[in-house]
Parts: sequence; structure tokens; C-alpha cells
Amino acid sequence: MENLKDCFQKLKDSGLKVTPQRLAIVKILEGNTCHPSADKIYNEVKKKYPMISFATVYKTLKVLAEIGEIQQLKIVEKKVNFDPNTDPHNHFFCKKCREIRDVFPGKKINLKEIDGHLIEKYQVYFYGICSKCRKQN
Amino acid sequence: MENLKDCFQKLKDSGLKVTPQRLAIVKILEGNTCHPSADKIYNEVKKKYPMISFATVYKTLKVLAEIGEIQQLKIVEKKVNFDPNTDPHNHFFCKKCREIRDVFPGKKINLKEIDGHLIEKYQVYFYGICSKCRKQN
DNA sequence: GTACTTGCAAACAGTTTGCATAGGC
DNA sequence: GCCTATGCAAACTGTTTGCAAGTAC
Repeated sequence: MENLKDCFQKLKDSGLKVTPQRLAIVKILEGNTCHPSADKIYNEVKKKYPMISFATVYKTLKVLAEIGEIQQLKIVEKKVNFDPNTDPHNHFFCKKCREIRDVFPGKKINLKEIDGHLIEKYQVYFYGICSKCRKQN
Repeated sequence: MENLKDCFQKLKDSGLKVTPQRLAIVKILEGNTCHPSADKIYNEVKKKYPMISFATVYKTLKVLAEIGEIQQLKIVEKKVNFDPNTDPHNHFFCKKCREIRDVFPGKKINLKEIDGHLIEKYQVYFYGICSKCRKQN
């Protein structure tokens, strides 16, 4: 997500509307490096829109992901966390404080430590179309 | 997971029992490169033990993960998939066939393609203890 | 005015839990 | 015989859906 204007333009370009609820959610996400869950976003936006429902939050987050303004992280069990930074970068999940921290590429990784974080394990997930399915098409 | 014997030894060493159900589940997982979900494992083991319950499957998988015989993959939305190969390697999820394929390190990755699989996006997740929490201890 | 969006409630999927019974060692 | 494991059902978490009413453009 670049900025509010860009985000709203993309929404409009996709035939979607800029509602007060969406504005509030986008404002919470813009520049946010905390990787909030839907739950966190719901509680935050509730302060300004006490009537907002979980459904609206989820639907908005789905829409924002679809137009490429945010990305979903499946780093914590069961939950999805959201990141407005869609540039390539990695994530560190601390089992103690349970926070997700950004880890930017170009750093030395010795598979034991990165940015001072102690690495116990790591996972690399690729998403796309496998060689078999590419051939079938 | 090395082999059945090793696995059972580890169970016993942890004060856990080798039951027919656990034997059946471990047999399904041994050498399995399909990354089955709990659901798949349940249906497979049901063929031999029609009375087995989901609870038993989940409890067994939890136990096996705890003693380090299998690892959990959070690559697909909502579900957890299980991998008896705990050596460092990566995973590719195909959005067409929805299968998870192993990708072994040491390969050239140009971030567009690996093993003939078309990469649309990728995620790197590190797990451990962050620098902040390390200092506090 | 016409889609699209909202908020509610209910449904849903995957997983976990409590508990009485069964069974491994 | 003790303690762990099983199977059932019910609970739980995070997320999604259908729908009537509301609203952006």
C-alpha cells in the first residue's frame, strides 16, 4: 500500500466504493508495521465506528488483498495477519512475545540469527503454478 | 522421521505408548511426501481402524510434532499439513492442483521459477525468540 | 436509480477439550 | 494396577455466508 489516495484509486478502478468503514480500515493499515490480525483491526476500527461488524472487516480485508494493497501472512496458527507492505520482505515470529517483526532482505542470514533474533526454525513457502499444471495448460 | 523403530523408541523415551492407532498413523506418514492434512490421515487410517476418531489423530499428530518426528506446514489457508521430513527443505503450493511439493535447497532460484514451478509469490517465515525478548532474559 | 456495501446472525471448517472407558506395559 | 490413550460429543477459534436494509456515486 503506497498511500491512501493510491489505495482509493485502485478501489474505484475495480468498481468498488470508498465507504467510511473502508476509509477507517485503510487508515489503520497505512504504514502499519505491526501485522495486525482481523481481530486487532476490528477492535481498533470499533473505537471510531462502534457499529462496525466483523463481517465488514473481513470483507474489506479480502477486497484489499485482492487488489494487491495488502498481503496475508499465515505465520501464526489458525490466524491470518495483514501487512500493508507488499514489497518483498520476510517475517519473524517470536514465540515469547508473539509479535511478528519485519526482516528485510539483503541481510546476512546464518540460519541461527537475523537482526539479533534467535532463529529456531524457518519455513519458505512458494506459491504459484507447479510444473505439472503448467504443462497441462 | 527416520524410520518406524526410531520413532517408537522416541515415543517410549518420552513415556508415551505405542498403540495400534499410533502405529497406523506413523506408517502412513513414514516416507510420505504428499504432506497430508489431518483430514487425509484420518480417512486413510480409517480404512484399517474404522473406529478411530479425529481426536486420536490430532492428539497423535501433536505428540509426533512435539517429539520432533514430523513438522507442521501452515501453507494452506486454515489447514495444517504434516511432513515427516524434518530436514531443511522448502515447499511449493500450487493454486491449481492445490498440492504441496517439496523444493530442496541448493537449487538456483530466480524468484520466478524453481524446479519448473512458476513462482507468483513467496513467503519466508522465521520462528524463534526476538532480540527484545532475548535481552529481557 | 443502481449497484455495491453494511451489519446481523447463523453457518462453517479445522482443531481442541473433558470425560468415562479401554488398554499398554 | 497404574497411568496413558481412546472415542465420543461438545466446545472453541477464526472466518465466511446469506440476506434485508442502507448508502456511495
